[in-house]
Amino acid sequence: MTGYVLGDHVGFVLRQVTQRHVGLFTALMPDPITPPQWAALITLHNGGAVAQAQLGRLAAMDGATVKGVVDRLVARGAVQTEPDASDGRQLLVSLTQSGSELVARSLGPAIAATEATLAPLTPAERRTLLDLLRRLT
Amino acid sequence: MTGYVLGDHVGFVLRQVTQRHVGLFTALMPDPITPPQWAALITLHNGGAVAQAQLGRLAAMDGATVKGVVDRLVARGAVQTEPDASDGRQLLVSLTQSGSELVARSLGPAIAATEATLAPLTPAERRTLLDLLRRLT
DNA sequence: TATTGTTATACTCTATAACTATA
DNA sequence: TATAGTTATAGAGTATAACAATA
Repeated sequence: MTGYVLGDHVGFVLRQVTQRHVGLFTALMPDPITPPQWAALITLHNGGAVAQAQLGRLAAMDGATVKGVVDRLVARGAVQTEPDASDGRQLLVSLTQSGSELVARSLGPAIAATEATLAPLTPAERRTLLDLLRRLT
Repeated sequence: MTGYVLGDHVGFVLRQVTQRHVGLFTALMPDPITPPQWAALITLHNGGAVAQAQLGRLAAMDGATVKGVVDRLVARGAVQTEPDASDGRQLLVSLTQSGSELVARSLGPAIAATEATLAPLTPAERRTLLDLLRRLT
């Protein structure tokens, strides 16, 4: 007996809550979109075309991760890339028409996934949880 | 403008907090052990030999995931497996001597990783956060 | 037969390191 | 030198299907 109880450690509980949330998100979204893919799509929807590395910073993905996510979204026809004429290092990423339509029909379900995840909590508790989590980023 | 702000949605913030926690965990642990591997090791340390599927339930992993984690821990020499003589379907998993030593020297750092992750919060806030998160599992 | 557990396969996300190209 | 992007490698999580053993 070590006294080390998994459920008392934030890392383990974070993983469990993430498992539940991803399950709800997957079930509710109308297209087979993952949470990181959705973060990229909504960032492009709100901010227009951005360089791939900047997209990664805004959506909390490092270079290798955002590359894979963008590649899969390009293969799906949701985003497109083009070199930045004013900076040869940058690759501009933007939504296609199909990607814009995907975002439009996914906004409601994405909000519903957040609501379903937080369903066990009161509105005040949800605000407290978000405030505390944001201080740990 | 959609009004959909990533930082207001629990899934996105959970992903960011998990990123930070895993970074701290990786930096502090003395061996290259991941959080799921640690969950398996501490479960075996506290509970002794258990069937692989039961280990998965206790450490929050499904059958396919726990198989991969156990395989990597066997390759590392930290755990061993043997058929259960009383139930031919089950594969008993247990710590090796080397695995027990690994757990012994990792307990302090694992606690330090939790402490470092929660460092921005007061003790009362930490209890609140854990309570709220546990209600979302 | 129905249930439980294990195995195999495939896809996605994450991170690090090494490398190339451009500013 | 610093930044952007690509590639390779590794581990983890998830889902599905197929298989074996037991009740």
